[in-house]
Amino acid sequence: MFDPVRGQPDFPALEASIAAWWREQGTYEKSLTRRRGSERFVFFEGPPTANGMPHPGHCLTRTIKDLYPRYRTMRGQYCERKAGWDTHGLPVEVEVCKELGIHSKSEIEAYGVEPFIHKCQQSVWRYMREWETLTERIGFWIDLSKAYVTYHQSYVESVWWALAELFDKGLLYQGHKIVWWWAQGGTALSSGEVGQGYREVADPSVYVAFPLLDAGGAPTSRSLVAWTTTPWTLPSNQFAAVKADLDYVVLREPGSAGGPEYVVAEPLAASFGEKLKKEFEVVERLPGSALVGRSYLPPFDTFRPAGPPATAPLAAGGADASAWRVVAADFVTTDSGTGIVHIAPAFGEVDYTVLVAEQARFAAGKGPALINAVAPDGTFTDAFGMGSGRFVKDCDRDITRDLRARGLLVHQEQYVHDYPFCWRADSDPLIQYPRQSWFIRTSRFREQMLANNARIDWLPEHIKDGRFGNFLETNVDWALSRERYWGTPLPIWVCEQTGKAEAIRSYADLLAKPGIGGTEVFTKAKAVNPGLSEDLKVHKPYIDAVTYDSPFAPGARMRRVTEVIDCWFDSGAMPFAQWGWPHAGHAEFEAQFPADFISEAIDQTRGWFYSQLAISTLLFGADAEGSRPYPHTFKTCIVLGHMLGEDGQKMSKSKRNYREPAEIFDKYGADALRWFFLAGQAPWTSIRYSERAIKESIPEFLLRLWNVYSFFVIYARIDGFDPGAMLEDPGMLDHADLARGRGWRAVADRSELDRWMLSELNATAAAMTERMDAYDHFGAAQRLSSLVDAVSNWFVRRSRDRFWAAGRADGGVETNQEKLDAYWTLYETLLTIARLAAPFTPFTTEAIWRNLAGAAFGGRALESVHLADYPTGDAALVDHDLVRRMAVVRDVASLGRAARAAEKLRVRQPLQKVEVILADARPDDAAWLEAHADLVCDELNVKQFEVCGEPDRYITRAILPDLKKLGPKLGKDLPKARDALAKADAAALLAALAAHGRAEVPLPGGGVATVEQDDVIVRTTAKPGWAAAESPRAVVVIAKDLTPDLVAEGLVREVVHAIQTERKELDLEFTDRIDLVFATKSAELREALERHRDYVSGETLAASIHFGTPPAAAEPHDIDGHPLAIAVTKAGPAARS
RNA sequence: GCGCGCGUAGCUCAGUUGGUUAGAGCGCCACCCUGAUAAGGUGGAGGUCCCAAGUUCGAAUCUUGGCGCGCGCACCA
Repeated sequence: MFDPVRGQPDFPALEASIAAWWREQGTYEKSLTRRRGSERFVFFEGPPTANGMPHPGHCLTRTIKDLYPRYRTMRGQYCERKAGWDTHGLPVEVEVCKELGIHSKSEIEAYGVEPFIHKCQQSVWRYMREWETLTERIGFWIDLSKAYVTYHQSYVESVWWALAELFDKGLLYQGHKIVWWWAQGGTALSSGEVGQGYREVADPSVYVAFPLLDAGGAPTSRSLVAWTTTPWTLPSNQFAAVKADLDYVVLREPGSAGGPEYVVAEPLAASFGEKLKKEFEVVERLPGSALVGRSYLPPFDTFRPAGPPATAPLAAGGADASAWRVVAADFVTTDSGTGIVHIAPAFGEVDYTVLVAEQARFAAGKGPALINAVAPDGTFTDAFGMGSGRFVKDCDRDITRDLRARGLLVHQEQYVHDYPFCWRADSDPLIQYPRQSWFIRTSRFREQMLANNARIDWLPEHIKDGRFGNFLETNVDWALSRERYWGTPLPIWVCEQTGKAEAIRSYADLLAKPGIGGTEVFTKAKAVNPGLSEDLKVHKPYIDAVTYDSPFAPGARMRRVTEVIDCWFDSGAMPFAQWGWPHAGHAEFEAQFPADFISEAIDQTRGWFYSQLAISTLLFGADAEGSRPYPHTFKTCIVLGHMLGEDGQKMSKSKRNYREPAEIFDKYGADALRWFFLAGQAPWTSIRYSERAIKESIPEFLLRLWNVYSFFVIYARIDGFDPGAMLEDPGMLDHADLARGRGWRAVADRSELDRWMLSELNATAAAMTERMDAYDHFGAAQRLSSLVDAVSNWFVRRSRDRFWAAGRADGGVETNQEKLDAYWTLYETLLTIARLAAPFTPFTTEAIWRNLAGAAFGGRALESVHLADYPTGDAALVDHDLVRRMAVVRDVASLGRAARAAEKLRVRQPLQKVEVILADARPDDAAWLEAHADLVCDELNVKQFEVCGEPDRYITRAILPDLKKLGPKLGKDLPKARDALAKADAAALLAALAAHGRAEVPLPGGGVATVEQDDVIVRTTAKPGWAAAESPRAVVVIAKDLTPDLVAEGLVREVVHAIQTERKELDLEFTDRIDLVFATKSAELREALERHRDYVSGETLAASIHFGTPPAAAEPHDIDGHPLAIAVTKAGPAARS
């Protein structure tokens, strides 16, 4: 027998008990065991970092990540879910630095790399418990016990293998490049990291004069004007660039002959004058090519000796000034500035290319060396005395002040633009800086990455060619190395003598090297501190101590380079590194690659989505030995929108514009949150996280489902409907299994309502399966929601009489078969809905299942809904005609109510008749509808219902073209045809169509259009004067005239209503009988009550009804203008009707 | 600057290949039910589909150009 159900569920408490039960039962493991050997559904967990608190956005990803594996498991696939944690990198180091109150690398070195690394390793797990709690609380089924961890030795060794492969193929190289440099942190960042740190700032924007030199090397009064937003790069100026085929002008203030002259690009001359608020006259006009080769005086003499420009020999013979000379460059534009570009090769990528090109012009070794007045820590070196030892950006003001004092500052303003800051230390601006760095040659694989991408199923689709495709198109080599401490060490050992390098694939490979030494450093540390994790032996500083004999030079040693790698490479290697592949886990890797499904938020386009695709394409792509077919590493990816706070702004802790997930769980429960995410909006829209919206998602689905379930259990217990006693072997509790139940009748034998319910149920299951297979959970959720609405607001509502009828529902001698049918139908419906909804709201559905299947069968049935098969719908049980007709009935009922409301005739007032005119019904629908008159009468409280025989009394018909059909046929004649149809005699036309299936309509401008029956739509409109309501499907007309009999009945129903209210106020049990005393001065009301005495006593369980003088306490009422005093008192013993 | 997405009722959002009366939930107003009851149901009001031009017989939907919001990219010197 079913357990009793609380009418008011406490979802959070319920969920806690379900979660505990899953844990005790090992339900997740059972769901896997059950599917072992089946086709796999491969899911990859993008590793979150556990050293930050989880927030609502993580709840969304975890919900989506849970939904599809659950669904696929129920569909019969085997879906392992291995958790993972991202543990390396800057986020961890920065967190530890904050804790230690330090910032710079020198401070870390002073603290000691070894203890620093220990701190990092501990810090990784700082919020572990919060993450585990969240994961379980939201019902994300994933195996945390076997989680992969990026700092574990086996993981690091897999990454080493990947890097060694790339190194051996020449795809991992060391380059001298201009990189985005985090000076305070002393490391370069990848473009992905840089991109995360852009912020709008106002920088100084300065226009600086570079005086041109005359032939003798002396400054003239004519100056180039260069523009920069980074004044601190001026001391390192090396060239000025112009566009050769662009026109330049020399400007001078009128009447100031001999005064300063400025050279700017002609198209920018006007805006230049406006900025300076000065009128200039053009002294001379010359092409950029005429400027090329001229020498100028740099703004600072940091690196320039006094006197004429120094020259150096050119490769092609002759000599040229080696620096501070005008060069031609194509990248010069007239978008902004002056058309003359200040070139500081140390601090810009294009600037650097200018230097490289110049160096090539000069004789070998004689070309210009890189000028750089800035140290790696971001401070000026002693070469630039004014700023020596100070952070360069802090010197901008002093530099401009100095330029102004020397008359070189032509103009200054503020320039607002986006500038990158360190993504973890957001007050540190990044600078471009020349640096030796390790790169992966990804740009060479652009086409292959695009080919791989083309095969991926992206949701939403536009990601493929939009954001992600664009990102791949503009691919640059991956700046891999980090001059930091806590990360996967770059497994490259270099010969101290020859500089030749080799890559190491595993720790065992390393130990096998000849003359290995230094491993004792870790052993000793471990002896001192036995708790030291073995995994740290592949980390700094221990790994740095390991050296071996060089194969390149006798007697020399091989030492590891100092760098660690970008932690995004770690996560991108996860598809194989999670198994320790290729050193271990062959079977697992082969079975679990590539992923069928992954999902993360949109910020991962250049994070995890990219790192997986890049690594995989390089290692396993078309060019690779043993290449694998695209797509890999994932086939389908749902890209989630970013979550916004309550105010529609970005979520931010400081603004407190969102509720902590824990609060939501405690107040509303995880299923409420999940339903809000899954059914609220398409997953890729940016979701507004709103407590109110979460709360409101409960009644719409969870509570409605629960109420039906609770209704079912209450009456099943009363009527003895106990499937456990009626069905020996529950099987899967499918339709076919239930058919073995005692008293079960074939659907064809059941009432129409039952057949309708099962039709809707099976049609919905089929539609949901189709949606879910297409990864459209939003569409599926909408179907599910309207199914639950159909059960609650039509099936249960229309079946109440059967549930409350006399007789039992246990299949025994006292059984009322109609009632039993209703129970079997609702039981099957609820069981099926529980399964359909299980992936969406796993807790509530489990609670329902455990009672309907679990308690009912005392353990003989499947213990968990998540072990069941997902219902895919049985087409044989779907009666499409019935579904359509029932929709018409519901429409008619709704129109009837609308017509009543318009006439202010409340439903309690019985009416004589309602008539319906169907707009475009199939012929037999009308007959069907008339056969269901009692249903309509009941819903609308009328005596009589019919499909109108003479519709012309009530309505006019208009014939409209079916534009979708006639449009293509008639084209430009369509408006004429529409006019013609509007003017035509509708009745005659309809008759012609009915008779011949087609009709000819003369067009206004001449000509004739042939119209077939299917080309037109008939619209019916109620004529004025009738109480009617219309929809596209039907017009409903109600008889608004009231006879005295009807009025009397209406009065009586008002009285019954008053009595029922009174019963409720007296807190009577619904089986309590009452005694009634009425007193009224209205003869009409008294007569009505007398006449309908039986009805009153039946409805209110009145044992006696008297007229007379009621006790003083009797409630006075006004019944439609008739005074009435009613006394209600409790009568004899209870008895259910 | 370039690119991507979004802009529909007071609020949060749907709207399937262009088609006749643009939908839902919440809120609001009115009503119903009182044997799922601190629930439930029905009806109603409420919309220049951001603006403009274009394509088309027909545009919320397609094109172009604006405006606003969000995000991404980076040769912003």
